[in-house]
Amino acid sequence: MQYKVGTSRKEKAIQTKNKIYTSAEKLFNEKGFDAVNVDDIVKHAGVAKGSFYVHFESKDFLIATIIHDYVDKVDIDYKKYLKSFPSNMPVIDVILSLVSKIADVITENIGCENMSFLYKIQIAKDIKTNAVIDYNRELYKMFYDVISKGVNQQVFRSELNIEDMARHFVMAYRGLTFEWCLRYPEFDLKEQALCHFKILLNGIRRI
Amino acid sequence: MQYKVGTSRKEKAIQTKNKIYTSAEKLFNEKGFDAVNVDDIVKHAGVAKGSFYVHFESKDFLIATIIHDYVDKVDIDYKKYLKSFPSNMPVIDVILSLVSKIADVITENIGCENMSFLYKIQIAKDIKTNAVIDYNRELYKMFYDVISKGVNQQVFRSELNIEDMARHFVMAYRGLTFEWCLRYPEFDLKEQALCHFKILLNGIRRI
Amino acid sequence: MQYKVGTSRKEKAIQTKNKIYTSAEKLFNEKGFDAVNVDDIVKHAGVAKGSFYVHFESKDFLIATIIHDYVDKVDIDYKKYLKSFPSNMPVIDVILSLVSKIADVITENIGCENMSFLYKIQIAKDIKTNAVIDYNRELYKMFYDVISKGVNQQVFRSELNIEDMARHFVMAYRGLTFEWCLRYPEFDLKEQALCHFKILLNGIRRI
Amino acid sequence: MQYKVGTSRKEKAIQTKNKIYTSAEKLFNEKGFDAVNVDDIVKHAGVAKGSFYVHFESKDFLIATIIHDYVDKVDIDYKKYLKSFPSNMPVIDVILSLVSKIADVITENIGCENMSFLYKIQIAKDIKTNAVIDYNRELYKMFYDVISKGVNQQVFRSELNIEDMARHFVMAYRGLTFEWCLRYPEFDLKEQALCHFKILLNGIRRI
DNA sequence: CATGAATGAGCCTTCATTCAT
DNA sequence: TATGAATGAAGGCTCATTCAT
Repeated sequence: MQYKVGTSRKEKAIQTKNKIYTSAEKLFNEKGFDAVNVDDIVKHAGVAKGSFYVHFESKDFLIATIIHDYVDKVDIDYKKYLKSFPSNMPVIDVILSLVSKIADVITENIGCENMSFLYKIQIAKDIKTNAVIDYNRELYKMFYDVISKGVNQQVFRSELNIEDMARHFVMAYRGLTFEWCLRYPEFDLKEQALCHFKILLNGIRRI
Repeated sequence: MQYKVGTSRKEKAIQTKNKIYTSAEKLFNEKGFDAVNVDDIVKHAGVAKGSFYVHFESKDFLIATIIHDYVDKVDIDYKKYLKSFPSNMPVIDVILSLVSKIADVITENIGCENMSFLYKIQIAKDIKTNAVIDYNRELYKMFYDVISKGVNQQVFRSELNIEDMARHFVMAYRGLTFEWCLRYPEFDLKEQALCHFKILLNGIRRI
Repeated sequence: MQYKVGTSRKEKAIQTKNKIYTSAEKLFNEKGFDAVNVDDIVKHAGVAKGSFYVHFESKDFLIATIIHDYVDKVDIDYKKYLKSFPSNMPVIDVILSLVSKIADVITENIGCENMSFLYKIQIAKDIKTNAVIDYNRELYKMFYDVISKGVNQQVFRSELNIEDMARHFVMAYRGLTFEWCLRYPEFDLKEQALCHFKILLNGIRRI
Repeated sequence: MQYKVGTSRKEKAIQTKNKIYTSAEKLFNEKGFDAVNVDDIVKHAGVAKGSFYVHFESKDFLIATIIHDYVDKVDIDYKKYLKSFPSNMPVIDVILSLVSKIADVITENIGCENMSFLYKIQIAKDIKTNAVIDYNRELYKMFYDVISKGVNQQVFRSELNIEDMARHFVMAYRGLTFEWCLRYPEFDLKEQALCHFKILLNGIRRI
């Protein structure tokens, strides 16, 4: 009996925390960290100001938490996508499929606002955001694996430095995503990414 | 008593304005718009607070002015570089020379902080910054011209959409520059840019 | 399941109350009333915030309670010491023995922090602390009794106002104790008190 | 012309600062540091809240300033009183005159509230108040000089340690003054002090 | 033009207290 | 009794802007 009662209270507390968190997330994305104050957040969440400080140490701490969660959200395990492809699938097709998949994840799962948010954080170089810089480590690793495979299969030129290549792919994707953020919603990320990577792949292909 | 009667007053006023402007520019770059207040600016400039409002309508107005000037500063007229090359220079070499030149301009003339600043502004989507989005129009135009020439000379594949291609080049360069900002100073922009564009050029070359 | 059925509940409640009380006492002494909040107290006591208000009406009420208890603690019944001396003991010796005893009580039983605390309370003149002013009534009464005896025995001058004299002794002791608080731990209260009272006694002695 | 204008503005600023200072001083004495907020102070001073922070770094800084000034105010140069007496005036009379003078200074110049304030500060042992502990150094020196003279003239017993004696006098006066603060205004400081010191002097007199 | 004191709305944070479980 | 989430008034401090000199 105690258990259920306890759970109920804890659940309500979690709900309150979530209300505050999501309100803050939404407002920060809309207006930026500095333009949103704690009053805005609690008003939007429909709770008292004091409740904010029950659940979060400070506004800065909440910001840091949100940032951290963003990084985790963006840093998807792309390897599982990689493994879902048949092993005999041509490397070029694998990469293009992944490029397509990444575009889907970014456009549908993450969204333009969140990506903008992430770029804002990355470039801000605050104390809070040191951990953010490697947020797309997974992306890098995935590109590394598949390029490596392509080199082994003699699809790509053997003189390439695979690490460099993987990094160039990441950079290229960032350039595309940044543009997408700026030109949203006119810019079609998937289409442009595919086009861009076809050129890149063409550029490293063994002739 | 004044050294140069007539001009002296006006010159002093301009000096004051410049002191405020450059102080603000420096501090904004170092700490961001919100972390710098008018007091910081005037203290750094060594003038009185009131003088700020003699020369600038408001803090926001000064920010808008600075941003506008940044755009002008970054948006260099690359065409003059283009024209400096001999007309019979291979298109590939022209592009690589330009890529190299752009890296020089960015690393030496603009600098990491200023570029970060610009990215920050772009992604911020404030009212003040609407004009910023097209800041590298010139870069785009240059790439357009030279790719166009390459297509005409049948160096590049004819089925390419030149506009798209130029935009892809701009995006690629932004991806590289963003990475440079993040990994400054370890990341060698020129070297990486040349490597990256060799792949891209290889990718669009007629075989 | 409870070790002692029946008493266990009440005892636990008393334990909780005591934990809160002693935690509060400790923290108030260390940091002062205003610098300690209910959260600090319950955290230190290892109980929930709500428990505080189960046992104490309010923070102010707890403070008042603690102060009251302090007064009782400090206001020791010195008469029992007085009675422990042989009736034929010279008055001067009685007083000096008592002065010595008081120093022991203050240094060993009460302590520097508690005395400081008491002075702080006295001088604060809050509503809560009106009862504190007469905290050393017992000290006064003891001095009164023994000086009175000394006058009757013609050890002290007969023209003295005994009430005044007793009050002067109390004041002298307060001056000494205050100094002890300020110069703790270098200042030797007992030694200084004995020295001081020898002078005072010498000053009122019949020649 | 500039000079007068400048002076006028500076004077007004000083006036504002003084208004804030005296208001704070008054309110702090009446209610204590914690019970008075910046709003109270500026309302009493008749200025805007922002003006407070134009003239004082923080509330704590103002408190520290006030404390420091108190110390200076209390630490009167008693030596000039000492010198004003004829050199052949009996030492006992000199001391009693000084005791009387001190009572006048305390009751008339400093006042009960300020003395309470000082005791509060002394016993608080905050970081701010380390400098306060020796506030009555002058008092000590004066007693030292005059007791020394009395010993030389063989008015006081030669076996006395003059330093100790001076400290005892200071402590005695503090005990008296503390009592005066507590029992204000019924307690007659001058009368009681004279009575007290007559005993003390009698106690150290050569017989 | 230059100055800098004055302004007051606005922000982040604290904390004693309540109350449903 | 015990718990701890929720409350909201209050406080210290910031800062863009104004204006008299």
